[in-house]
Amino acid sequence: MRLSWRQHDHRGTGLETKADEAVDGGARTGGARANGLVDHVIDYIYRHVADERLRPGARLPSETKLSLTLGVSRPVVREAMRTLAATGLVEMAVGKRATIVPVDGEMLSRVIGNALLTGQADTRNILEMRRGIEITMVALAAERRSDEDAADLQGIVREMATKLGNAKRYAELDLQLHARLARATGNPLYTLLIDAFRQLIAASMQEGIERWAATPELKRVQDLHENIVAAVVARDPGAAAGAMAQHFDDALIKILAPIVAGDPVS
Amino acid sequence: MRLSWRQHDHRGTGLETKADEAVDGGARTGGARANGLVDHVIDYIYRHVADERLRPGARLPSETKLSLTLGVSRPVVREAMRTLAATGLVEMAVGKRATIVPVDGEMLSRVIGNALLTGQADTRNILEMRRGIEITMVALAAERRSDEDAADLQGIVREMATKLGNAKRYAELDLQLHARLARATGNPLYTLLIDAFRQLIAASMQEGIERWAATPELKRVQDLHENIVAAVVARDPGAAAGAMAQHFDDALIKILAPIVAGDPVS
DNA sequence: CGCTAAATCCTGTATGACAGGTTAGTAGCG
DNA sequence: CGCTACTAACCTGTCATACAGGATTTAGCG
Repeated sequence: MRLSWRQHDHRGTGLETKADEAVDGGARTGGARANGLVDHVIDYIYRHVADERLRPGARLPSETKLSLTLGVSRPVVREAMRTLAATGLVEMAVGKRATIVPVDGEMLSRVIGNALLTGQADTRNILEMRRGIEITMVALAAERRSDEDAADLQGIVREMATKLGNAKRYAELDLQLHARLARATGNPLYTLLIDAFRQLIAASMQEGIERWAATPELKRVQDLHENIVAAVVARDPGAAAGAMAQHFDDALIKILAPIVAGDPVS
Repeated sequence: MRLSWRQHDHRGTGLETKADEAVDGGARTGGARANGLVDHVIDYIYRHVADERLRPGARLPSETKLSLTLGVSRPVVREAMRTLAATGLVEMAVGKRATIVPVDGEMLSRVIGNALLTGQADTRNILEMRRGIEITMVALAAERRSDEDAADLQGIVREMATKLGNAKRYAELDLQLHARLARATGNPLYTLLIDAFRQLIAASMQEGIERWAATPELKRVQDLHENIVAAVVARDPGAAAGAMAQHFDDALIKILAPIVAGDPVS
């Protein structure tokens, strides 16, 4: 068996039995082999979260307690915790025990960001995928929007109409509009993805956005926004998808293309 | 400034200057504040990867060297490394230095898996999103497929036709078909997403898949597969999207629904 | 010049310690 | 008796050192 280290293990407390058992029975939230002790701890925590039905806000056992329970050193527990924090399951803070957190787009954007960073994808790929996802999303939103969704969306476009002169604020509202559409689908994963894209875009073309929101043709952009919301309110998925496609092709692709052209990695 | 620990720092080597500077100037692949030393190390590595244009296969400096360069302890470097490994940037292996790896769907599936695990999303959400993405994807594939793509796809469905009696093999080929379609889009992010979904599905409904592939109506499933490929070969995005939609509605949703119905968290 | 064996490098893990933030319990005050 | 302020216990962030054992490189031998 692989984990023959734990060499100078100074306490033969019998906890190893529990530990070894867990290594084999260890099925992560799916299937997982546990090579090192760290993976072992990760599996244990996953099971703990599943068994106890932990939800955002719930706190994990302290690092010391975990290390005692599992018979591993605290650094090992910490590495496991870091891994879980990196995938967005928990949040670490000094003095406080690790806490389960609501999912957000950050981790997703980090993963995709890695692909960018190492030249395995580029900004065009992201834009293209975002286009497809938002079109699908808005069609879903149109099918399922509640009255509250409709009211909020209309509120946002209405405010946008009054902010045509304020590029920064307009860009903010644009983000809000897309996020609200994601929420209207009733599928939290869309919110997750949209948020991830938002962070990616923000990271790689900050000024591009502002320049876009300062375009003289902003009136047409606003018209498209209004079309999108109108279609969603009318529960017309086809029209909503069409309007969103137009929005992307007309505004985003055209305006952002010059920035992409240069292909600068970072 | 936040990082006032480094309290009993026994070596005043002047490296802190470099370190402190990096904390502020530290823009991760986007924007990042560095609260703890670990984040600091992460930022440094991100910059290193970007500056050196590292690609999959390239090796990072050893942990010891990094700890010396940055004036932090090795555990801190290791925690940073774990974080990067968890987001899929590098791979750690015993005896070998951390290596940049090609992106794959695992990290993405882990993040989404966390949402499942903590009750922030369910299987239906995943299925729904997958449906939308695959439909968009197949339309793109139809627009852009190369002759090689076409040949490969046809090869796969042809083999599928001969494996209607072998559920396990048929399910494998199905996976392969979807992955090949993703590749035909020319957008690596689709490959990433499809792979992530594959792992999620595999994790949460292993037997469901096999049961599906053993359905007596497999002939109709095969017909739909052939329709999809035919449409892609014919470069007909609309038909391809339609066929994929039918594929999902007919086969997946219907067959997988019973499994989802129970709403068991884990 | 090629192959094997030893030296070196590097990761996985453990131990123990301490600074400083958090939390909860307790005691004192109104 | 209830509320507030203080203290003690708990917990995370980080450091230094040490050693087992896999990987790689080097050197020596055939």
